[in-house]
Amino acid sequence: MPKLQTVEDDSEDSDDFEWEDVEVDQFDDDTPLLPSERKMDFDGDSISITLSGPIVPIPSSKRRAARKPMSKVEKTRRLEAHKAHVLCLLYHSFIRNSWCNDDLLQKTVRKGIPLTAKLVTHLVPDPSAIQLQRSKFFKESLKQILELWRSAFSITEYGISRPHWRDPPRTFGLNDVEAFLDLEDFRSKAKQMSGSADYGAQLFCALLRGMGVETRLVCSLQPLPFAATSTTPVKPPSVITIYAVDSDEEMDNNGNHEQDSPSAPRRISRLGGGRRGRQNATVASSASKIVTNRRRSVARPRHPVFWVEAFDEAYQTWIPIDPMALGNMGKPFSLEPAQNDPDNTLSYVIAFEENGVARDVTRRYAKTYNAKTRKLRVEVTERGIEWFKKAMRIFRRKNPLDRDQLEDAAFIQRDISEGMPRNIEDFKGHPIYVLERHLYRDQVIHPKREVGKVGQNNKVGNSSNLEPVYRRQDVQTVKTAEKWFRLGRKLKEGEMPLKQIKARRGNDVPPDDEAAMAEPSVGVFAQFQTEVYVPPPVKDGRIFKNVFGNIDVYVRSMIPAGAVLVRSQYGKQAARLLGVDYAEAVTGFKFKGRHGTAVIAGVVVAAEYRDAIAAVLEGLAYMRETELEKARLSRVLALWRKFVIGLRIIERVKENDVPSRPGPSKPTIKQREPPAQEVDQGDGGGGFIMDDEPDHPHDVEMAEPDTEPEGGGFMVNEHDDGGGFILDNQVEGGGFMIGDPPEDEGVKRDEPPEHNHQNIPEPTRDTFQTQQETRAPSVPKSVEPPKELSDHDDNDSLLSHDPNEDEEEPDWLD
DNA sequence: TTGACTCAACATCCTTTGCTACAA
DNA sequence: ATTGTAGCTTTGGATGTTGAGTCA
Repeated sequence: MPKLQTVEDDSEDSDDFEWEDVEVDQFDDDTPLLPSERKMDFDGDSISITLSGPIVPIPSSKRRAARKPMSKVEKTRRLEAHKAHVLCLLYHSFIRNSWCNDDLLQKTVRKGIPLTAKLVTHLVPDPSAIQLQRSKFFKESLKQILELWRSAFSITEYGISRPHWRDPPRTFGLNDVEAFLDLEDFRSKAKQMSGSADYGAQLFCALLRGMGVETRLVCSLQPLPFAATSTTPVKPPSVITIYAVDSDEEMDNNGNHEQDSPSAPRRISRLGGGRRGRQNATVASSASKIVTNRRRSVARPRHPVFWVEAFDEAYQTWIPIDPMALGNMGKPFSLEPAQNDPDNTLSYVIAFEENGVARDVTRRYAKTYNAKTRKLRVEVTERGIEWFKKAMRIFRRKNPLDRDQLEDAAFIQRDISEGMPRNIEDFKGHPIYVLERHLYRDQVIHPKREVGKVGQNNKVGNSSNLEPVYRRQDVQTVKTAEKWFRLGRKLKEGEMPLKQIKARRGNDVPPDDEAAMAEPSVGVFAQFQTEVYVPPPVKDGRIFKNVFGNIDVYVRSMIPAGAVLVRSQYGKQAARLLGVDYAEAVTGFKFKGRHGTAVIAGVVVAAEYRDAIAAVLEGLAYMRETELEKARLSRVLALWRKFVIGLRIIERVKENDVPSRPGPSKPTIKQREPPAQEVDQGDGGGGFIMDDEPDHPHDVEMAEPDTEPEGGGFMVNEHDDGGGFILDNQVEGGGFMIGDPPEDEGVKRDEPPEHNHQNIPEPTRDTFQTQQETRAPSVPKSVEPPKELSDHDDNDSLLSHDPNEDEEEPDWLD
């Protein structure tokens, strides 16, 4: 390494140290170190080491400088932003969808289109006509309305477009993006028959609904991506497509627009080069600012964000109609933009029905949903499936209709017909197919059923390069026998490991050890090779113990038959008192220092002693309480004693007081804090014997019960700030602990807060647990990996997860 | 132009039943 | 002399991910 880093060893914040910020480029990377620079100096407190060795050509640092992977914090931030954005967009679409139901709006829109009577009647055909006929009329009418719509509505505003991280600052502000304040605003602008492409699609939806067609408003959500941005720099979107024309001109060109391929504007701008585009952009902005009566025109988007689906009642199918971008009908795949399209991406397509019910219809539009689209959605993130389900729950239909089931079946059909990915990269994380090379260490394909082959760039010609493809469902997660035991399972008899993996041993093996040289490996097994571990049952009240003299209770099923787990730190004491056999229950491990240490959650005893143990625990708790009370009492008495002695001393001092000399004023109970030093130095205080607690002399001298009619001064009430005895809680042995709850006094908290379950003094309903416990058995018969076990949390917010489940305390103990 | 491959730099996971010194 | 417990230390290597560069 040619670079030098000088880092102060600040052990306090070393974790937070921003290594990226260390300035290391003090040397030109291309300049090798001179021999004179390569040395080691020891000078006083500082050691400076300069690297030595042969001067080798230093690789360019460009690679390193350019590389900057996302940090975990950034990843989390992006995922949160993505989720928040998805929710906002869902709500946005929901609102727009509900606006489309407005009668007034529907009438307004209808006035803007020259509809013929025939069109209207054909759109909602006579139900008595034959199926084919009805469907044909319906589609033809839709097509004509679509044509009419495209010539009537002009695009003059920007709608929603794909956002990017690290976007250059937008060249236009919020005022340049279409926005509606409310339904009234939305309604009133409908008369103009112009606006963004999004608005156009929404009005088109309103038009169809107004004509009695069951219509969904479909939105392709454009959220901020959560994945790392692609390395190709993204051009500022849309800027080069802005141009200014008269609205008349726009009308003249309308016909051309219709026939133009949707990519025409982009193609022109590309051919024209950036300069021309930018000039146009300038014209656009200045024109829209200065000439207010001129309407700016915005190029037709290449792909829509909003479109509609009309329900073909005859065939019970939804027909996609894109009224604004492509102007086509029934061609769902055409609506998906290219993966690298900077203006639009297809990741979540949500269809809203008139009644607000929404369904995720992405599969209809995504050509490669499983291979590519899925990777853009939260579903690929941890617990993302649940999150999205939850986000969509409020739009769900209570009782699914037949047509919903038909649609679902069509989506499943789509999954099947999508087929295998055509490149190796897309197999990574594919939900249906898998390649052996992408397996993790703890995964194995079993049985090995090959379902196809894939080659580099899908070149089937060279058979030597072909790689077998397997089904994801045949991928088994494998674990060592020890790991399975931690999940309460043991190997079935005679099972052979499916795979040998390198053992991950601790670093305590000496490097020169012979055994360490030979690569240690360990056999791993799949779940089907294991069965639930049944611990030896209680026999004559005795508990079977392991080699460590305790019992492993990692899951509930590991509590032996006829036994109970007593979850109390005093369980051991109780069992000893009763003289019954017990075993300490190890429920997990804690990593403190270098070693993992067993976590003891209580004891396991025979079930027949349950009541006895409970009674003893209760008795112990009572005894502890009594002891505490006793301790408190003796402390109080000691304090009183001190107090009385103090009073006597004061009495004596007063008797010997010389009247001519001004002594210290009498302290009263109302003078809360007479400065200790002053009292000490008071020269009239002869005979005042200092307490053995020099830090708090005032606890003796401050009160004079004579001034209080009841002779009080011991204000036990913790809310009473005026009390005479205000002692620091930190005073050791100082006595009157007002702030502390009495039951905590004297109880030594020998466990950190996360283990406070061990401090529960009283036996509760949950103190006793048995294998047969019917209440919420969190360990199913077939034990899943813990990941799945914890997939139960439905109550957390849509925007934040429960960040840290306590690993040391198993779920089932809660 | 696309995708496979390699390399490098991180980030994360895995570990899984002490030991010692000292105070009470 | 015995017993109980606070404090120690936090590794470090393997695996997995990501981005850039190269090449076919």
